[in-house]
Amino acid sequence: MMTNEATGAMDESRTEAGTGTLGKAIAVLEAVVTADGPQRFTDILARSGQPRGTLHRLLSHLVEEDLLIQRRDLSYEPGLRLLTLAYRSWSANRFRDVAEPHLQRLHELTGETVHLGILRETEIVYVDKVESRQTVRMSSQIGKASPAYCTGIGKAALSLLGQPQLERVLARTEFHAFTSHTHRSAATLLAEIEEIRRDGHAFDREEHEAEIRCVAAPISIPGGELAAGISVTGPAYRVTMEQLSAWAAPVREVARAIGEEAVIRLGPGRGGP
Amino acid sequence: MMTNEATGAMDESRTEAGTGTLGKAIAVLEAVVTADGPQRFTDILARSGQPRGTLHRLLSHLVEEDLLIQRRDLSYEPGLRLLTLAYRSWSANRFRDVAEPHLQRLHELTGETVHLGILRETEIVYVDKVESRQTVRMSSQIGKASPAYCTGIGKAALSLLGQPQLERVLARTEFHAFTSHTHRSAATLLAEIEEIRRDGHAFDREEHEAEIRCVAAPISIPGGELAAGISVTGPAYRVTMEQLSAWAAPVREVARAIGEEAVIRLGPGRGGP
DNA sequence: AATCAAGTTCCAAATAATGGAACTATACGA
DNA sequence: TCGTATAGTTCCATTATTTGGAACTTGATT
Repeated sequence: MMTNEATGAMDESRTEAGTGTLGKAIAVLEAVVTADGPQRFTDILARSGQPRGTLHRLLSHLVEEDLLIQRRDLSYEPGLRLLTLAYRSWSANRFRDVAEPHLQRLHELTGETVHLGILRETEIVYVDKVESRQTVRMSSQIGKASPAYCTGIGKAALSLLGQPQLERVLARTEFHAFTSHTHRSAATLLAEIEEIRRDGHAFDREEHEAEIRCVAAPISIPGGELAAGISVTGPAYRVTMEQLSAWAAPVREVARAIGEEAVIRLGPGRGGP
Repeated sequence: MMTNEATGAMDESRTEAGTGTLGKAIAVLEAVVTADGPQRFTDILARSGQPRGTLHRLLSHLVEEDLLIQRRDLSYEPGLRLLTLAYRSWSANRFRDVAEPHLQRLHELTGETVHLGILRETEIVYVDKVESRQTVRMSSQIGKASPAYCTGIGKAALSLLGQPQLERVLARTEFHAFTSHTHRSAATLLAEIEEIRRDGHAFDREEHEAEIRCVAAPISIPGGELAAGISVTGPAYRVTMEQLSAWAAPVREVARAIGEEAVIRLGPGRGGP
């Protein structure tokens, strides 16, 4: 018989080894943080692929920094330092700060959930959210990453990229069929991105989650060369495609307003090359 | 004349240099994350106290890991990786998961804001929060750290520590007088902690913020040797000390229930020495 | 008591970090 | 326009840390 959770963890995707000393440490940290329960030394050994001696030292350092906690039964869990660091970086995020009242405004107009997300590699990271009734909890999605190719904000953000950069991202994208509407290859996605560039807005037609639709518009963040976007999301039974189409114009308008205010308040950074 | 923000940053508290390679990297990360705006190389140089060459390399590594972003104008900002890591560690936090329905229950009983916090060194880190009307935003406090000596949960958690451990924490505490009710030295605090140990609950009598009171009770987290607590908080005009005293019993009861369920569901870890 | 698995420690070789100083690029002022 | 100050970057010999296989300790199980 094997250990309680070891059997299930055997074939899980290994966290790819980061380069450099810091990279390795963060990779190990991520391996522990992305696992669902406390991880024993052997679990992490399998997930991280590091040699025993090396891993042991890395873990001690992470514990020393309170990025991990070691329990009395020797298993490792995320420490509190991560939460504190994230709190500070989130609450001091100037772009989010600029966007917030606009998101509020859009929520009041539509009555549905409004998201703000930033593109990071092939994923969209949700940075803020406004909704009326907190179904689960308000913050439950902040920091969450979803694939870009099957979400409204993701596709909107992708539409901001130059063609070579876009193709590089799509080459690294794995097209997982979440629903029957999910894009299955780069070909159809590229065609849709053409449309998004023309229209200035993107739809998620139940591509990531069944019964969930949204309309989104892109925003480029000045100074950081970042691609972002906002969306209005709702359940399919309540939000028809006609409704979403009607919201497209205000969503574009709010996105434009955020972008404009961001340029003024955050500065465009030094110009191009 | 000096740089825009350099003058103000000169006398700011320097992030104390972490030990080891990872420690230094995280210390630099923290220096950037705790600053309020984008930090230029020279700003970080002053804040971190690292030599130029070393700092430059550390920053490149942090940018490589997407823990920091470098803007086009060369200044540094927190990257998205931190938020994603924190999201995962928060949403997978089993203790929070156990506590959540209990917090909800306590909120329904009192109608006021309920907090869950964990002691970390001399500070309380807020890990969860339940409130009805999101005045600012629900998640705005998650990950926030406040001094233990002047908050309800903080004092409750301190009361769980053994005397030598407690004295070590207090020795490192700086007693800042936030209001006229704030403890000014370890002496009065120690006396109050005696009472808290006896009563099983703690009050914050406008010690951290004026016009804000709370009643709290301690919980010890099994397996991790952590001290935690919950509290019910409200504005002084609405929540009298009599009201708080009346809530003390239910707060203790909910804390007990969380602790009990945590032992069952999370396991006590291997026993003491 | 013997066996096995999990976790920890050890240490010489390989690698990365260190940090002062020289260098380059950009902004500023005359 | 040309110097001059300031900010940011690169260099490299020295020093410290990391590396990782293997031996060792611990503690549970039979």
